[in-house]
Amino acid sequence: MKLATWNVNSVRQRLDLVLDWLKREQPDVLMMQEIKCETDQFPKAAFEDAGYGCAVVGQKSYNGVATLVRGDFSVTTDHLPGFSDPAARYVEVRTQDMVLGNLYLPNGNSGGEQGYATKLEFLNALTARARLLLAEETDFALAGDYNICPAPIDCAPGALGPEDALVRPQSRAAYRRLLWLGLTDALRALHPTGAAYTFWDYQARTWERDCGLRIDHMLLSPRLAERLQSAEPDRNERAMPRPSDHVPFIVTLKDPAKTNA
DNA sequence: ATGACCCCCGCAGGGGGA
Repeated sequence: MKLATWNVNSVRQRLDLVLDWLKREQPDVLMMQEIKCETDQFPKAAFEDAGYGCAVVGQKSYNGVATLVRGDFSVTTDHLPGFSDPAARYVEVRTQDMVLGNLYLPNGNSGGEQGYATKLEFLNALTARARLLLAEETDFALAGDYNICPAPIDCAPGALGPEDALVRPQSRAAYRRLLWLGLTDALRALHPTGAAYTFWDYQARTWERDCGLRIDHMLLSPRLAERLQSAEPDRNERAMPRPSDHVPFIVTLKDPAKTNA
């Protein structure tokens, strides 16, 4: 099974790029963030023609998430329970006996201290969601743009200042609290060391200098983690004409193990 | 140099992003 997450930075600007990528990569699921359109403006027909069903939570101008799924699925929630902000930042589906949460965390650098507090509130609600799914023994993945560099290796030297909301100790501690529940960071499970950036700012030629960040992540519940086969950012997409500033992050899982009881 | 990129709305330039 092939799962991907991609902050596309406007699905309407990136439609042809995403369709080409889907045709080439053939994922079973693509979780997109920052679609930047209202739900009824989402180019649903184009994705359906490509063989995908769509779970869309949009809003005007900003934010917005959409999950593309091949085959049967249902939407389990169109918002993150326990997070009161109305921004379109979470959609969750059930497919192939697993729950897939698609999330776009607040950046936390705008809106002053309240803006940063909202980021931590989202992380608290996400942690509660993970705890609930673990208690139910549901297999699940939580994927998307976390807007957190979990460790120093995930931020290129000089890319961000020490006070930036993406690297602040409280942001990193909140990310670790998710892991401590028993979740697995798919990228680091297979690539414990080294840079694995998923984002390069449009400004200051950061792509040419490989001055990037790892901020797009997929966390796996225990049984899914046992099936983990590969986890790779698709750097090719950053070199395309008119790219998103984020690249797709692709995770493949082995088929569920046959019962050997 | 109040620079520099890109997208949004909507028609000028301000907000947001990371």
